[in-house]
Amino acid sequence: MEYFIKGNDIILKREDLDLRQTLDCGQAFRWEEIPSAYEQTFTGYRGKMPLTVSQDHDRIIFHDTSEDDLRDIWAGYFDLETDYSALKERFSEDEHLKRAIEFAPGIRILRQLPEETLISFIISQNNNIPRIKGIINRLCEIYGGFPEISEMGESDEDTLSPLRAGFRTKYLLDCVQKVNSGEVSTDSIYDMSLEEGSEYLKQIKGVGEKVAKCVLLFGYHKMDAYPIDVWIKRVNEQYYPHGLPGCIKGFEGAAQQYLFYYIRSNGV
DNA sequence: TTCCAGGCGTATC
DNA sequence: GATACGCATGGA
Repeated sequence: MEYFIKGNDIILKREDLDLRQTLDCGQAFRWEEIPSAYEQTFTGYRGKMPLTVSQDHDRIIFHDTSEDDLRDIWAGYFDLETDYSALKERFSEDEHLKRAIEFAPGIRILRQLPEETLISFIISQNNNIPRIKGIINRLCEIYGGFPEISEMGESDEDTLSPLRAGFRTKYLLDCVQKVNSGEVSTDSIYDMSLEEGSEYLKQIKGVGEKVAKCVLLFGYHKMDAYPIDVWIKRVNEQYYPHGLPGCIKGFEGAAQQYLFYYIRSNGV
């Protein structure tokens, strides 16, 4: 990976990455765009690790970050080693995907922390994105950053009541209990197939097919996961009544995210 | 006031 | 296995 250092910034050139499209397309909930002298600047977290990152054209600027953290943490997080150009070329065989990719060519699938993704998408069910962000922000205020599930062992209805998460609180508590008891091992899922991982995660109350697929895609980078929410359900009905196009095979999750962002922005 | 939001658990057939 | 319904909360 080529980059150069200027003061406290590490700068790299990267096509196929648009911060706004990637960080604000509904896969992550803890990034906020802030005013700056750059075209875009976002501040956010991976777990408890903060980052401020900017973009001007194809220049990505990591602020106040060490080279070690860039290589060990953020390059993976932003999936910088994956060739999205090749992926998009394949996807463009399909007219609907071609249009979605032209609309937002800078979406990438982040590699988020599995437990952060699991908690976040349990909260996401039957909920809207601004409110999901609010609940997660309040969770992070309680724990001084996004908690490891092991840190939540003492939590109960009362300690989580400030979240105002509604009926999802009991699902969070079941998740905490099962992970901390070892009944669910989040590490073991890396080695599972899509269907194995999905069935395994669905042991947790509040984790159904859709949430499981989101966790597998955004937390474990299982790119063949294709989470079907209310929006993608409309996509399938309108665009793909006879099945998904063959050109997305193996990377259904990335295709899903281009389609999700497009349809939410433009309608079916 | 009613409807909806990156769904899921439960009951019922 | 399919379908209907309730669910906490808050914004439109």
